[in-house]
Amino acid sequence: MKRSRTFLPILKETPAEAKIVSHQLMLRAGLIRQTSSGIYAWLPLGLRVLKRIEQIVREEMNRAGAIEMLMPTIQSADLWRESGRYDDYGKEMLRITDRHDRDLLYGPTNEEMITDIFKGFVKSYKDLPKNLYHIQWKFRDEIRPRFGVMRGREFLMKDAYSFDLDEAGARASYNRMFLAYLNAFARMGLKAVPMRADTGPIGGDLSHEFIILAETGESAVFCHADLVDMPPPGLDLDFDADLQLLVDQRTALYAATDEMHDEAEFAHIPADKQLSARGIEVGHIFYFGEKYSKAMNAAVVGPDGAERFVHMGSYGVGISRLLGGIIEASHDDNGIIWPQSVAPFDVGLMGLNIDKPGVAEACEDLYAKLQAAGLEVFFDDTGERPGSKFATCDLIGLPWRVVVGPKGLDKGVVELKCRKTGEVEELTPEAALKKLIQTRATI
RNA sequence: CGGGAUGUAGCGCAGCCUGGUAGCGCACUUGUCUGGGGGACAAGGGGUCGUAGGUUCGAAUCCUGCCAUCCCGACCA
Repeated sequence: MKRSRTFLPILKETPAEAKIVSHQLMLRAGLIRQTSSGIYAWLPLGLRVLKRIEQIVREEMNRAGAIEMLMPTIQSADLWRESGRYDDYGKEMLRITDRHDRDLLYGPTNEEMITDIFKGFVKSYKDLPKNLYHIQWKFRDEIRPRFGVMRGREFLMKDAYSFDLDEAGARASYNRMFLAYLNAFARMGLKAVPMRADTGPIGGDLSHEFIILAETGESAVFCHADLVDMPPPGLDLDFDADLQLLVDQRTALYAATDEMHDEAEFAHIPADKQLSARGIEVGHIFYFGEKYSKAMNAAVVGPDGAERFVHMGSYGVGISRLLGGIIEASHDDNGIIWPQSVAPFDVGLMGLNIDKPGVAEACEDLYAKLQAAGLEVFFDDTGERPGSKFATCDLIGLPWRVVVGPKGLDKGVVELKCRKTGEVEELTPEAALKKLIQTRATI
């Protein structure tokens, strides 16, 4: 993508309303634009990142055996009256009336709808287990939206719903999601710690929040320090195997959010391993048994011919929130530092003194070759001064930067800089191309 | 919803107290010089001062209502 052709509204100054660094950088780097309190337009650069995060989550869901579908944002109030949540959910739910005066709502979550769809088709234990998910916009009319996309009212969420014949099956489904989440977050360069969590209004008796540690996190969290650096299960995990042991390894050590915190238990951790910090919740998984299947009569016939309610779980990932979370975890004074797996572009290419002989040609040549190799390239082909181009490239956080200038060209080299380490190398254009192709292959 | 604050050009702000031609920096346009870390100079363009009333000869400025946005708290992917 050439900068001259895209839409990248960079801000030099920090908008006054943004208080935390991720929000400030998202506005400054032209990722989002607020349109109402807690509601954002996704600008081209932000959308690219959103799509990449979404795709990682999608791939890890699919790998774990979940099936993608898409449910609407608008739901009928009747469904929610069936589960009893229409009155329970309170003002957080945005209620709408259509032209026939029918009560509708903008979905804050989809348990009712998926249960309704499921029960219409699945009647036998032979069709179980099933895990259905979608990635769709949600609306929750938060009392106080804040921190940009971290607590917006409209947000993109992946929500998965599992259906099993019994509790043992449901726990196996739960375990698959538990481990798939760890893989997904790791692919985004995040260290997410699963923590025992309150089940909240959804109900049930088994729940974990996935927390990334950040000073600006909304909740206080307490855990054993070893959990932070525990490696993810890995993409070669066999999701058909019994995963209980792997889950147990990751739940044996103490980890809890403040509402579940037990000071006495925490005190048993060796003092040098007691980690008390703040965290951002990026995922939340629940097992809630028959809560919805009973209320909405979602039953299947078992092998013995007897009908029984299915056991369900739900599994959410805040896709749009993850942008904020990743930036909180990965930035410096100059701007965002995207992990390459979610970066809007793999590499920023710029020509200095672009009207000097050979510079524009060398840029175009490299631009074409990088793209032909499958890399996403942000080519700053504008007449901006060098300092301005450098600052922009740092701000938007592209993992690699290639600088083509007349001085280097005289020596037959271009400059390759790593955003994260700051390391600079002078390479021939061919060698730079080769190295960049390698980095793309390893993510 | 309780407490606190703010609305003046795309962004950041001054002006308001003490009413009298709406200003500064960045950004934008044009030109010249520049050209490896957010350039310099010159000349320009852009604002019903959130909104509706009120007071006044006269309101960005004083008063009242409303709206919007933000901060602290309780709630949440």
